[in-house]
Parts: sequence; C-alpha cells; structure tokens
Amino acid sequence: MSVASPRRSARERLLEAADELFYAEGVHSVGIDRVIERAGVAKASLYSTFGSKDELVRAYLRGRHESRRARILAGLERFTTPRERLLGVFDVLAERAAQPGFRGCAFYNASAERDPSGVVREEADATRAWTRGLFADLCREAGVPDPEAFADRLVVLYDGATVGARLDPGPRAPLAARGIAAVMLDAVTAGSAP
Amino acid sequence: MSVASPRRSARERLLEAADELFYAEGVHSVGIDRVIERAGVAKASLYSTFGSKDELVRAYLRGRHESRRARILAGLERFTTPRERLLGVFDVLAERAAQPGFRGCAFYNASAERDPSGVVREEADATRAWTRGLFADLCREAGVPDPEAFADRLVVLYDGATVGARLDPGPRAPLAARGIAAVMLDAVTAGSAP
DNA sequence: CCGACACTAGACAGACCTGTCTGCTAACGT
DNA sequence: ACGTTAGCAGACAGGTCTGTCTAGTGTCGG
Repeated sequence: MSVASPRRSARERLLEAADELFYAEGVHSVGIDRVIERAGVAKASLYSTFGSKDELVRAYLRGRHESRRARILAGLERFTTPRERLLGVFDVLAERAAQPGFRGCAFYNASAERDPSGVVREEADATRAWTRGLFADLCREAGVPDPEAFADRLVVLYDGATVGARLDPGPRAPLAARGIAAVMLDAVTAGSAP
Repeated sequence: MSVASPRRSARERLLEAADELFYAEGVHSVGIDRVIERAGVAKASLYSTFGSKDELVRAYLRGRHESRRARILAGLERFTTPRERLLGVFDVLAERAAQPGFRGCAFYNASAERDPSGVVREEADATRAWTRGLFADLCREAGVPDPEAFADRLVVLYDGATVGARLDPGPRAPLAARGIAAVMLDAVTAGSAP
C-alpha cells in the first residue's frame, strides 16, 4: 500500500552496496559513510548487523566467493569433455574479463593493503584453496597424472590471467593462459592416452 | 666534527623510508607522518622536495622499477645460453620470493586501491612494458618464432608467479612458472632447431 | 493496547589524513 | 660579512575515518 514495495532487509542492501563500492574502489578507500548512504541504511543498523567494518568486509568477500563459485560451475556445464571442462575455467574467466567493470581478483585487491585483523587473509586463503581443489578435480577427470602438481601450475596460469586482465584490460591474458594450459595438457597426456 | 657523519640528503632518506613503509604496508595505509618520522625529516622538507604525496609515490615506484631492472639484469649475467637466460628471469624471481619481506609486485599492490591521479597506473604501465620488452628480447635471442606473442605468454606466467608467491609465500609458484615456461619453450623451438 | 523489534536520523568522540605556514639553525659560496 | 639554500620543529586548518550513543518511528504478534 505504501510507496515502496516490501523493501529488502538492511543486511541485503548493505551487502549489495558494499559489494559494488568495495570492488570498484577498494576495501580501504571506501568508508562506512558511503556504504550506508548507497544502501539507504542508518549507521546504527550496519553496526548492529555486522558489528564492525571488518566483518562487513568478510561478508563482502564471502559473497564474492560464492558468486564466483556459482558462475564458474554454471559456466562449465556447457562443456562436455574433461579437457574442455578444464580449459573452460579459462574461458569463463575470459568472458568475465571482457565485461566492463572487471577489476581483477577481489581477494588480491583487498589483501594488497594492510590487513591487521587477518580477515582478508583468511577469506583469500579459503577461496584459493577452493580454486586449487577445483583444478585438481578437473585434472583427475581428465586423467592427468599427478593432478595435484598440475593443479598448482594451473593456479599459476589462473593468477597470471587475472592479473593480466586487471592491468591490461580485456580477455587477452585469460586466452593466453588458456593456450598455455592446452599445451601443457597435451604435453602431459600425450603419453598416457595416445 | 659534529656527532653525525655527513648525512644523506633529505630526499634520499625520504625515499628509503617511503620504500620500506609503502612496500610493507601499502601506499594508501601509510601516512606522511610515518614516512617523515622514519626518515627523520621535517614535513616541510618533504613538501618542498616532492610537492605532494602523489609525487612521493611516483618516486617510490620509479625506484622500485629501477632496482628491479638492475636486479634482473645482474641476475641474468650468470646464465650463458639464450634458453637459460630466458628461464633465468623466473629463477631470479624465485630467489626474491624466497626472501623474507617479499610482498609481491609493488605496482600491482599500489594499483589495487583507488588511484584518482593516475600516477600508479602510469608507472605500472611503464614497468610492465619494460618486462614485456625484456621477454621479447630474450625470445629473439633464443630464436623463438613470433617472439612478441611468446612474450605475452611469459608475462602471464610471470604475473602468476608473482601473485602466487605473494598469497602462498615461498618460491613454489615462480618455480612452477619456470617449469611451464620450459615446456612452452621446448614446444615452440622443437621444430625450428632439432 | 502493548511491548518487542527493526530501523532511521544525526550528533558526537577521538583519531588520523594531507597540506600550509611560521620561525629557527647551520653550512657555504662570494 | 652576507645572502642563499637546505633543513628542522611543530602548530594549524579542514577534512575523513570508525564506532557509539540518543532519540524517535513504524510495524506486528499477542
């Protein structure tokens, strides 16, 4: 009946505002005041919901991890062979890097500046462990010998692709990484299944 | 005659202090006051020498570029064959990543946060162009076909190695990158000089 | 009707930020 | 002897930061 349709909770609006601002301008550069202004929320609500800016940052990073996870898993569904699925991780990254507003890895960006509480470090470790595990699983599916070691190399490629797309915008670095991964994959599976 | 030996200039001490603090804690997190305190310099001297914090940041990044350049070129002198020299860039990075206090790429770290003046972007672009040019030269020496394209791939590996060593400390990522580069190099030079 | 709850608006404290300004000291070249 | 240059010490202005606190509003279950 009132003008506004049933408004989302303060928590949701805060998370959305934090996601946009923190990713675009950096966790450190964006103050609480700008987050609550964009969210249309009172400062007291932020502190009663999250307790501190650190915990808001943690929630922001967890949301980034979750949406990244969902995007990658959904993006891989279109591929069928194990080889395509493995290389598809780089295809998904290339698509994302081609979109406007891409600013690289939220976790690395956040951990580039001081992190006294260790919140950023914790969340960055968690998301990196997930990425590495994903690559290791895909390696196993693809029949790569020593999948853990190969996953380490793929993580290097993935990191390089992300940084490259951040500093030289566009999908070139992810596509270069995809090409390297393909050569590596051929080299390592050539003898095992000719 | 006085207690102090002929002291280095305010500029030198400021640059040294800025280098240590900015690299360890981030350009944004470290305030002017801490820089001048560590340098033992008056605030007015900083502003008469550099004009603004932005220009101090620029000088810091240029110093980083110069010392990195010198370190790499000196480190490559021990290698003789073109192949070893190309892969040696990753050896030098691995050595550096193994040292305590390594915190990744000063340029990427600085550009992760807001950069309204564009100073960081300018210096980051310059140093990345140098790196890419170095790789291209080494590719030409090694007789790699299409050295520019191969240099692009090596930059991806180099970026990935740097990020990996930052977030998972130690020389593992640079050594993995070296391994990948070796495989790529073999794949691309196999047909040209068997 | 009433009490619990979620929320808003905004003042405030105390710290820290960049940048400017005033005054002072000392070495050095001419 | 004197002006220039380099530098030191520190107050100050005006802004932003996180986090706390007071006070009021509206809604909903019982």
